[in-house]
Formats: sequence, structure tokens, C-alpha cells
Amino acid sequence: MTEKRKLTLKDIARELGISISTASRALKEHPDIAEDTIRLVKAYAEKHHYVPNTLAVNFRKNRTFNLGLIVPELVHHFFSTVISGAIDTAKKNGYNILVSQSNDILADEVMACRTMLASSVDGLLISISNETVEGVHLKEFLEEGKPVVQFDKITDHLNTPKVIVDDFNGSYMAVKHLIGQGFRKIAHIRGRTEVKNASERAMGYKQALLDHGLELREEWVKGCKLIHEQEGYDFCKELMESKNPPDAIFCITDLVAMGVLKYLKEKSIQIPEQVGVMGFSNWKLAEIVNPGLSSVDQHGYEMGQKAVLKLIDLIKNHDVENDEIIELKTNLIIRGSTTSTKNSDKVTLQ
Amino acid sequence: MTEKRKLTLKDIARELGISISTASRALKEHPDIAEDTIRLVKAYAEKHHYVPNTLAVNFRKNRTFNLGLIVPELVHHFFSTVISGAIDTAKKNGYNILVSQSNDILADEVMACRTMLASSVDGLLISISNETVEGVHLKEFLEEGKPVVQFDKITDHLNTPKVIVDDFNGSYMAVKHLIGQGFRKIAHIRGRTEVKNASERAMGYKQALLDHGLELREEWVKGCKLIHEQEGYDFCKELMESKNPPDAIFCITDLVAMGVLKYLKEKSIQIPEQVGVMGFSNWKLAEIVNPGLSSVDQHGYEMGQKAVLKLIDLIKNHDVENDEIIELKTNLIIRGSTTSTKNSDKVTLQ
DNA sequence: ATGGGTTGTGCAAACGATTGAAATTTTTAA
DNA sequence: TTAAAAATTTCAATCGTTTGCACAACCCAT
Repeated sequence: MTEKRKLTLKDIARELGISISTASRALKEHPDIAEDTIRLVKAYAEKHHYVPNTLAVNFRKNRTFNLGLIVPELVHHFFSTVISGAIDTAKKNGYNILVSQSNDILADEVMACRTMLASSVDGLLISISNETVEGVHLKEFLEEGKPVVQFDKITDHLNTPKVIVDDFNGSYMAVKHLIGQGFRKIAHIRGRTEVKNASERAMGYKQALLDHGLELREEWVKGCKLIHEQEGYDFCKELMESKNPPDAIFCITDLVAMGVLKYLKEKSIQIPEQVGVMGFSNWKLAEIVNPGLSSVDQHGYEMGQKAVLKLIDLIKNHDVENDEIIELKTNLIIRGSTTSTKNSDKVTLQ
Repeated sequence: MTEKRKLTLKDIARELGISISTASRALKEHPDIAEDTIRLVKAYAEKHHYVPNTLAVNFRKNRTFNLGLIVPELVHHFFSTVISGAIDTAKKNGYNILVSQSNDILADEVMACRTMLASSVDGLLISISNETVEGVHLKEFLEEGKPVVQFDKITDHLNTPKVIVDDFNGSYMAVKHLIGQGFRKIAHIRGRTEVKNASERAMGYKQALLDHGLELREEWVKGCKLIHEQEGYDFCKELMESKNPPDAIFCITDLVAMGVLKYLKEKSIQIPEQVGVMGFSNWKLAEIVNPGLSSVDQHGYEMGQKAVLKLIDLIKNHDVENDEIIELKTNLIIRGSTTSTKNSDKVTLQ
């Protein structure tokens, strides 16, 4: 192999007959160094393609410009959008992102954290698994003075900044829209009680009904365990076969809504004439299905951006105790599944 | 902040009254070191939670156990599946993955490569952008003795191992299946000529028609530029409105197929009775739409695994000049869009 | 006891860049 | 002319770990 030995400061110093420290400072235009020397060194470095040895610099400075990022699931439209935003923003600021996934399994999450801590990331971005409660593995980061920023799925047990979506409001606006469209018997297929996002959305749903004088029937609220399409299908069946079927279904997420759509189509129930359907998250497929699925956009890309910027901020300020909450607004995206008109334009409320 | 100073070998040596080198060797059970000493040092290290400073080790050994991974687009079902496989496999082998995206823009790709090279990854996994041809930025890796493995979208200008999908055969089997289902006038919405995968698929399509004595009409082959849903919609419209409309459409990818489905549904053309539709890639949405979209699974997860294993292999063997080709088999996934029966089971040919 | 092997341990030099403090040279001012 | 000040440059330690080599201690067979 070629593997040419890399040029080091020592080489430059020897060739130019100066000391290593002068070479080092010259390259960073240190005010102590004479203009002439700076020019000389820089020219030489340029000509011979000197690149500082990152490993050495990182070791010396005890940092890597790498950030860890852990999500429950990588193959997931929302999370991959967040990652995309995180990576682009990190790159702009000279940081790299190390990605890992927990598969919603605590043990995997702990493992991923350990590996990242060991590989010396400068900070961590994490959306915790459903199984995570206390998060001792995250405290290990803080104890080493490495900041952590939580996003989307968070725990309050940890004193870190959190970037979240205004689930309550997004949900509220979605249901308000349904009501505005004339739907009166609105069901909700929700997620697990222990998961904060799910609870917030359920609360937004309830509040909207309350504020508009609609009845809140417990039998119209169904709880998913896994948030799978099949659950949407099954609950929809249950709802539609009940004595008092709803005229609209608001789903915890688009995937569940897909199951709902599938059932309704199979039974030739008209959407939205007979039953309106509202999703959440605005996955790619929401715009592809027919009719288009109304949904709530969570601005995943922006979430990734904000989280990274916050993390870099903490790193720069050696700030570890900070529990600021950054809440992103949601966008209601109205499509055919909730409007009889063929309007599939983006509509933003508020 | 707490930020307790970390325990180092020096500390251990001082406390135990031995030398740093002995401590170092004891921890790795070097045969030169006496059993007693090893026990002593290990016990102390254990008790005080000694963790070697990765930065120092990496610097000393000139490696990081980090691998770079660059894809054209992160928010993309296939690529995120590949990444998922890559990350899981890397983790199992003690490596981390640094992810970046090129957005199919050469300049971005070059930038991403530079950053990764600078941050000292031990090797690179890349699926090149549409704009990449020569890949001088990739040669920089090889020149530094850092191995590169290409996957999915590859260039032959570079002497590296390549992990690809047997596009030709996958396409061939897909079209063969259509023929077996009785379709005779099969159209193909293909990708750009310069992109290898697209060409392979188009060739598989043609070969299948040829081998079964079907006519190959140029007017039935349409070329996408961007591989967007809208293109599928538009080309489908063109095809169906032509004098001699096809009875089946084989699409370069599922997203394009979605556009096709959309048009057909709008025109109330029965799928698959009037027109069969076949996608490629087996995205999540292929199983969600109604009827289910038949597609060709590319085993993205496995591709990620194989690519990482190959890369680690190269790293371990200091092997940089190697252009082995690892070709993965595809799976034909048959769903409702190509079969009149309600069979949506997974069927594997060959 | 003495030379030749083991066996176990320590010394010190790397790795490449950074940085406080000391040393040198140049400039300024009295 | 010369001391003080300013401008440059160099020295040397440091970051934490690894590793070739020297050294010491011990045992055994002459």
C-alpha cells in the first residue's frame, strides 16, 4: 500500500528551521508570531498539504467534535427526518453525528450510551425508549460533564434541555378542525398512558371536545400498545361495529390511521363523507394515499436542528445543568380525509 | 459542575506502587506479568471504575473504531434500512457509525467525505450521489490507507469492494411474474440511463420480455428524471391515454408506483384486473396501500450488514486494494396489485 | 559459585499538537 | 550607550497509553 506518512508539525519545523511551537502558532496566526513567519509557515503547509492530526488534537483538547444521537427506531419516517436535520446542522457547525438505535429496548439503549460515552462523543442527543424511566445511563454522561439534550420522547427525571413538539396543541387543533368540518362523534385511537406524547395528544383531544361542548365517550377512546397498522384496523372495526359508531377517528399516528383507512375502504365506508380520518406526524405516506390523509406535521427536521444547536451551545458553555424546554409548533396539514372539497393544500392554523 | 477527574493508569500505578507499564500490561493480562500482580491491578481498576481514555488509546494506536457512512438521502426507506443494518452490525463488532448525507449533490458528498476523513474514521461506506463519477474524494481515503466499501449506487471507477443488489435478476423475476399472471402488454417506468441500478432493471425487464416472446415497444418505456411520485402519475396518464395502453406497469421504485396507483384509482381503472402494477424496493407503504403493491425486496438491512462486515474485514487486514463484488439476491413480494386472488403472503421465487 | 536461562518489572521514548513560561532578539527611550 | 520594554521565538512539560528494551531477581545445571 501507498499509505504515505503524513506530514507533521515536526516536519515543517525541521524543514523551515524553526521550532515546533512556532510552527503551531504560526498556523493559527497567533499574535505573538511575526507576519513573515506566519506567511512562511502557511505557504509551506499549503504547498505540502499539511493537515493537523485530528486524533492528536482531540486527545490534547479532550474533545472530538462528534455528537451521539440515539433514537428508538431508525427506519421510521419521523425519526429519520429528525436525524436528517441533526446531521445537516451538525455538519454546518463542524460536528459529526454518531447514530445508534435502541429498538425501544432499555438494554440496547444503555449499551448504545456506553459505546458512545466510551468513544468520547462531546455530547448526546436522545429520544428515549418506551422502557426508559430513570435514565441512570444518561446521568453517566452528565457526571462526566458531557451535556445531553432530549427530544421527542423524553423523561422528566433528567435535568437536561428538551426539544419537544407541542403535542397538546397539535392535537387540539386537529380535533378542532374536525369539529369545524362538521364531525360531532369523534373517536380517538391513542397510545400508551405512560408515554408522554400519547398523553398530551389525548389531553388535547379531550380539551377540544370539552371546549366545543361535545360529549366525551370513553368507549370512543381506544389504546394502542404497539402503534401498529393492525391495531388501527382492529380498533376501527370495533368502533364501527359498536352500537354508537363515531363519525370521525383521530389517530395517534399516521401508521395507525392507515389501518383505519384500510378497514373503512374494505367496508366501502366513504371517507370523509361517512367517517373523517385524522392522523398525526405527517408521514410521507399521508400525502400518497387516496384520499390524502389529514395530519399534524411535527417539523422533525427542525427538531433535529434545534436539538443540535442547543447541544452545541451547552458544549461551548460547559453548561450541563440546564433544563430549558424548547417547544416546537405543529402544523395542521389538511387533506381529503377530513374535507369533502378536493382541497389538499397545506393549511396552517395559528 | 461535578466533572470528576478521571482515573488514569498513572493513578493506579502510584496507588499500587508499581510502574505505569506494569499496570497497563496487567490490565491486558500480558503473559510477562505475574498472576498476583494481574489480580491486584484488575481488582483495583474494577473497584475504582477505571476506564481507559479512548482518546489517548486511539491517538496512540492511530484508529478510532468509527466508520463513516454516506448516503444520498437519509429520509428514504431503503437507505434508512441499510443504515439500520450497518449500525447494528457495527455495534456488534465494537464500531460506531458516523452518518452523513449528500442530497445527491457532488459538492455535499465531497464535503462529507472530507469531514469524515478529518475526523479520522477507520473506513468509509458510501452509496454515491447521481453526480459522482470519478470519485477523487474517495481516492483520498484509499491514499491514506483507509478502506472504502461502496454499496447500492456504485461507480466502477473506484477499486473498492461493492455490495449491490442483483437488480437485473430482481427485475427479470418481477416481469416474469407479471407474464405468469397473464399480463402481456407490460410497460416500464425506468430511471436515468446513467444510473447503473436503473439500467440493470431496464435490462432485466427487456430480457424477460424477450425470453417470453413478448414485444418490446419503446413507447412503453418511460424515463424518470427525479424518481418522484408525480412522474409515476404523469407517465401513467401518458401510457393509459395512448393508442395502445399497456395492461401492466413495472416501476423503477415503489414511490413511482404510488403515482401510478393514484392515477389508476382516480380513473377507476381496476387493479389488477385491468392493469397490474409492480414496484421495486418494497417500501413500508407497499404493504399499506390497497391493494397491496407487489414489489421486489432489496434486503437493505442485509446490505448494511454485509457492507460493514466487509469494511471491518478490510480494516483488519490492512487491505485496501480489493474490488470484490458482493451481490445480494432479491425477493419478489407478491401482493394484490398483480394478482386477482386476495393472496398477500410473501412469496419467494428462487 | 558461576554462567545461562527464566520470569517479572521498570525506564523511557514514542504518538502529534498545544501552551505557559523562559529565553532570545529587536526596538524604544532616556 | 544602555537599561527597559516590546516583539519573537524556543523550551519543555503535558495529555494517557503503549511498547521495545534493559535490568533485576530467581532458579537450575554445571
